[in-house]
Amino acid sequence: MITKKPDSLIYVVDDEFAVRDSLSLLIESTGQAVRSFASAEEFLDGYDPDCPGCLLLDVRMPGVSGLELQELLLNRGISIPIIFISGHAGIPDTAKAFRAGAVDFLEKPFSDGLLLKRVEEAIAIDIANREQREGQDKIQSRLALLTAREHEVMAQIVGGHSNKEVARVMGISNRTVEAHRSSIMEKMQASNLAELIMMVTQAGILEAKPNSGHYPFSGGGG
Amino acid sequence: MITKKPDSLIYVVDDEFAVRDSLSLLIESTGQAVRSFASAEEFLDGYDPDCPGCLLLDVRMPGVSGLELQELLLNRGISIPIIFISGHAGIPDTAKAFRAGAVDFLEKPFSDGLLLKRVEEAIAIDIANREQREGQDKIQSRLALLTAREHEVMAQIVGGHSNKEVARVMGISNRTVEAHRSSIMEKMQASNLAELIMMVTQAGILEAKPNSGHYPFSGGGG
DNA sequence: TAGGCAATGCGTATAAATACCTAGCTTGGG
DNA sequence: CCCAAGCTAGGTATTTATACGCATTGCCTA
Repeated sequence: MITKKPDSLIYVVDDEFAVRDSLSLLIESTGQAVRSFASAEEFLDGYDPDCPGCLLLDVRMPGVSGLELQELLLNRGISIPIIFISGHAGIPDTAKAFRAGAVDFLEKPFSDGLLLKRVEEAIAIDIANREQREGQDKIQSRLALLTAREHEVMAQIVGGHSNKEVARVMGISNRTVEAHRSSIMEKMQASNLAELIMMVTQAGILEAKPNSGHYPFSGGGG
Repeated sequence: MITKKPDSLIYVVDDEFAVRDSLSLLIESTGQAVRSFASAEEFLDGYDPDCPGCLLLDVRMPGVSGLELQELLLNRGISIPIIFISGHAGIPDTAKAFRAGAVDFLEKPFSDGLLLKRVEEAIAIDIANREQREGQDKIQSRLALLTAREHEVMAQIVGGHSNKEVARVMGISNRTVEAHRSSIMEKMQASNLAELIMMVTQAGILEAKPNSGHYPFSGGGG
């Protein structure tokens, strides 16, 4: 094909054309693909959930503000890393953005180098998050194949109980537990107890911490 | 005893007496214990690592600033949740604070209710972090009991390999592997393969993400 | 130098898991 | 009404894991 799909996409959302234009030029100079939008609605329409990327988002915009878009994305389960950009924002907005998971908050004017560094960082975060979610989704789809009874048995097994114990607790025969266990291992595509436990643990983290999203950082570095 | 030890401690660090005083009074009115310090150095001296709590920290102070203290605490591995308080701070400082793991950043004047809410939140975070670290420390101390050979064997076992496979890969006898396995289970105080795997997984997370620290949040809520 | 510990190995025995097979019962859908 | 699917259970055989005890070698330390 002629127009090849980029491996990552930077979205720029700002109501001012001049800002979109200069940001686009800056980022495109590094060879990365950019898509610009003048409003939150346009972005939601043009967002490609299948491509890793990050979002450069203006805080103040007519209509849906940047912070409102952030909340909207959270509610929709869209977890693209957001770098806020603002000319004159206050501490409360900044704090709110960060507490809602923003990767960074840059005040204009900022250095080109800093922005590009943050963009790179954000994309790396998104890629890592996507990989993690991909693995979790695969496990979830396997878990969906299990029957209710198999779920019960699996919980016991992962909890460290032997077939005999499971049989006693559930009030069924040893053979029945073995049969369930066998189909569990097959459906989960686990060749070991170890693998099964790893899968359940990974999927369990998904359920326990739905929004840990970003932040594989250690320190400030800014 | 007469002076009972509080279950949590709020540290207030600000160079202005008036600020320390009003914050202390506000927090003490909820029945929580407070310790005030006029400088970063004083705080470092009076900090009790064994008691859960949080830190209300002024950004600008003569000598070591709030942000510098935050970095200092990070470097020393002290992970007390920090709520920054500032009269006139900029976005860059706010962003830096959050990126370094701050729980919140409040601009004066702020409502008493908001502060108290954040303090409660921060303490909950610290307690959760401490519980997690406690568990990990316990596992680490057990791992330290293992010999080098036992570590190798454990890695294989947790990786899902049977004793026979481990024996073949390591070039030793089946019986030797069994002996190692037995002492591993004993030293790790695991009664199951499942428990052993859980422990190693938990400890492994510790090594992989040393600074995920705070942030069990979902959204802004402020 | 003696004792302790780690690593290695063997024997024996029991317990548990796995891999095959078959089969009755129930429930929901074509 | 029958078939598919799920839950149940038994038989048999093999493979693994566990739990005892015992012995040798090498290294480090009291």
